[in-house]
Amino acid sequence: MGSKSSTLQDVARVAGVSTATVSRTLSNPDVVSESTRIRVAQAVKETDYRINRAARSLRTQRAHSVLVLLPNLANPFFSSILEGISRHLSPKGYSMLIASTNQVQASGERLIDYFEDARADGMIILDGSLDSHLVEILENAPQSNRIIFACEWIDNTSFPVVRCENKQGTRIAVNHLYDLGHRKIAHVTGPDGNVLSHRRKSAFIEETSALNLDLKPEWVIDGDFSLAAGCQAAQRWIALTDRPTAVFCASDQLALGFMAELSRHNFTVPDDVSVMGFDDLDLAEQYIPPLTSIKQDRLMIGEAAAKMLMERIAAPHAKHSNDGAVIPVSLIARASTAQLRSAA
Amino acid sequence: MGSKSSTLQDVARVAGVSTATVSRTLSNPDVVSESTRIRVAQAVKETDYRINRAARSLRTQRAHSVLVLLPNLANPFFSSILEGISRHLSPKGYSMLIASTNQVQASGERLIDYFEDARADGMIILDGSLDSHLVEILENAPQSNRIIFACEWIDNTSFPVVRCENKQGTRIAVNHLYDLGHRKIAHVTGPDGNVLSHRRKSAFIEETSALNLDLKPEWVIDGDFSLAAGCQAAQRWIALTDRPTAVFCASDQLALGFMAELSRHNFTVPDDVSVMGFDDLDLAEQYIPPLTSIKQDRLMIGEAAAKMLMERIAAPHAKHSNDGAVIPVSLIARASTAQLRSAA
DNA sequence: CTGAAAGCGCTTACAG
DNA sequence: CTGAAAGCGCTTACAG
Repeated sequence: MGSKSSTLQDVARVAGVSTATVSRTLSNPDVVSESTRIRVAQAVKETDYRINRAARSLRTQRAHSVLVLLPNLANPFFSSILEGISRHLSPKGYSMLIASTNQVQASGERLIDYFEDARADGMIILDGSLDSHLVEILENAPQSNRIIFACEWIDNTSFPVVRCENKQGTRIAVNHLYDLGHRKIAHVTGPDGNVLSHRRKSAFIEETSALNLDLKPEWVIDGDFSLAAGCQAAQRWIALTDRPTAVFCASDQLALGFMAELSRHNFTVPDDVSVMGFDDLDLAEQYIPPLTSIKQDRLMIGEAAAKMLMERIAAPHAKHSNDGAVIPVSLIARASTAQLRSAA
Repeated sequence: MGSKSSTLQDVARVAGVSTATVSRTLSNPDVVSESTRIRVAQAVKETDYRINRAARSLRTQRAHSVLVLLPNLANPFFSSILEGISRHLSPKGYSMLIASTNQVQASGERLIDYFEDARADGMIILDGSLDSHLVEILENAPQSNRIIFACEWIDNTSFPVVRCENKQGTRIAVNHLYDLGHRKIAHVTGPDGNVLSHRRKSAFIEETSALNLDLKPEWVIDGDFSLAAGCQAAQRWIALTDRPTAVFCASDQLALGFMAELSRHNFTVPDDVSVMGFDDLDLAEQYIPPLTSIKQDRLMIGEAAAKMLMERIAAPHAKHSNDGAVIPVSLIARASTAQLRSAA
């Protein structure tokens, strides 16, 4: 059993060179002679050498891994984003560490410790509701330029953020419903205090106003992105005396919950009301009726975030713009929205 | 700007003891005197000391992290399992590394390298379709006793596995439909070659046979756990001349796709056919109609897997049973299944 | 182009 | 109960 892995020493011995030379050959082949390169390659193969990452990390002060912080691991919204991140990281030899805000807090860990104890070289944060005290610590950390936000973000901070076109998506949504003849449009919001909720809600108000639509206060229904909140919002809609003919939900989960609850009360979508969401989850297409939604390319958001972070890790002292990136959205029109029937 | 973190040396200096003593105090407080303990604690606080994990890893040959391998990051099925794993790992100071089989292969990485380059102390593998060559390498690795499977597994290997009661779940499902009066029951399977597919399918055949039900070959429809396969299966069902009155799908995604496609063809669930799934995804409850399913407690599967792995990491040379654990399932009856109407 | 040597920050026998 | 010292496996100025 070759139970213990071989080390640089072993390779050096087999190749008949110093460990320094082996190290150089591996990390910077151009700098050594061709004959050395060949002998080292041969010795590496012979000894089945794998670099010890702990040793390299200790020496270079680089962990070669990145922390991705999710608000909640159990939310399927994030899975494609992780896929996108991993797609960019993995070929570069970087590992992806995952944690959730819940978990971090429950275990008494500190986020900044991921930097301080040399576990991670950078962070991609997908939680825009981080405790402000925590955010302050991150902002003042020496590693603050290796933190970026994706999807969500924190207002009044200088972290770059990769996000989708929230305003534009909302505008497209409202106009889609408008073009179908709807003049009374409701909005179910995300959680209070969330940046996405806020963006989408204010864009909704702007756009309905620009279109000269009536907007009663009770047509803006508080939600929180979840299925359950969608159900509650449907109850609110049902209770209205003057019911909007269309509803734009700030997330697909909201919209699905909304439709499910309507169905339980024998309302039909889109006959009684057109419903649309935001995100275009896989399931939107398979729901009954299929849900009209604003598609966010979550894979692309993940990839863009990883790419931006890697650039910052590679050149920590370069001046980087803090603009981040904005990923386009698109309308996916399906059967949950339809032409307004002429009034009964 | 205390830009560079403090080290054990710093703590030792402040506390007026040796680094050895600081190290001992931190890892094994009982072994030092109380006065030392107090002085060190004070010095740690004063210097805001965090252990450098790379250094510890190099010295102890422990990475203090665990790799979780998913077949595919974008599948929402896994998110709760990750939550469960993290819940157990995080308080113990272990980090969770995530990779997907796709990604690992695409980047030319080798799975075993996670051990060999000291990135991970153990693995939780959620992919029962790993390449057999890869599996062989893992089996023969010196670290093979720190690998466990969860949910899925590989037949004829000795890795322990944490899984749900697949047979029992299937039995419950078939009996639920039987009790509702159904005598012609179809099954949509998971992917060919998958252990779960196989377990559920053979249990389905056994149980229908035990109940003396007729089972035509075309009533067992090949699928692959996905929404899309569910749609195709529905087309197959529609094309049957003698249609089963109930369908047990090997996953919720299959069942949702199945129902969606039926709806497009103007069939109604459960009036025209009762449909049930396996998994009890969050969405099952919100679908229209709400989906009857066999609930797997994925949080618990994750926690159990993490617990089992940590025991093995803590005592690598102890004799561990390779039995794994079986997590109970339960029937969640909802509106997608109903009493068989007396024949038309 | 290459090697000798120092050192990254810990832990752990060993000795007292 | 505590300290001096070695060493985990790398990388990187420095010197040649």
